[in-house]
Amino acid sequence: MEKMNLCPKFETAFQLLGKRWNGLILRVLFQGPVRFRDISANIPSMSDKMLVDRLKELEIAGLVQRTVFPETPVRIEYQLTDKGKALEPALDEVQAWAEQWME
Amino acid sequence: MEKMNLCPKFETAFQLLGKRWNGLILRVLFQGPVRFRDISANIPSMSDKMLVDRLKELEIAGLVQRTVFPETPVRIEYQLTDKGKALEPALDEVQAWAEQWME
DNA sequence: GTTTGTTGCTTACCTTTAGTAAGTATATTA
DNA sequence: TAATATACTTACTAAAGGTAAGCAACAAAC
Repeated sequence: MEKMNLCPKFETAFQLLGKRWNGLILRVLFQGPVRFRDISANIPSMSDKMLVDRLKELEIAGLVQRTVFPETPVRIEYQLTDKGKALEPALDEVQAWAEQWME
Repeated sequence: MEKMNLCPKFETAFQLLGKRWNGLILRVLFQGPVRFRDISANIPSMSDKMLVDRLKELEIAGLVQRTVFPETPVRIEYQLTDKGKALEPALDEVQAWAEQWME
């Protein structure tokens, strides 16, 4: 078989996107800036702890920006960066595949 | 925030695609029928055990077909089903994103 | 006729990650 | 005073991932 050149970018990307919950979290974020409870309400099977962990990872990876509004109670908004927004076509393709082929 | 309808197909799809190694394995399978060692040689950081586990899952999910040729030593070929092949546009989009935005 | 090689796995073991349930700090409302 | 809300933490257990070795079936080499 022909030896293909390994693509570390693709591998890294898939380890990020492929990590459980990240696809679903990103899909919620495509709606625009949202708050912690908005995300968790849309993904009821995910625990708060997982959401905290994933949002931190996505922020470090540069896909998500976190903004604090020092009101009471505190309001925190999560929104996609340009890098995060650029993922929309890819996730749309996954969704199209899921609708056609799953079940 | 507007309540979005949960999409279990999308969730299931992403739990499958998002699971570690699956994206990379599928990318190798897009080349055509391949053998166990072809895949493992292309993904050197993955252990045999993980590859066995993932190929079984992908077969059960209907994305991969396994064919045994009873030669000596035995030859086993893995290839994508139509459902598996239909994923190519989605993975291409992920790859395009990775090349533009990673690092 | 015992060793070596090849293939596609298993098995045992240990570590890392995921998941569950409860709790925290801050402040407003009843 | 107690309840409510937000966005997390913490402690714990279960599940998944990762490592290294071994296995069964032959064939060919020595």
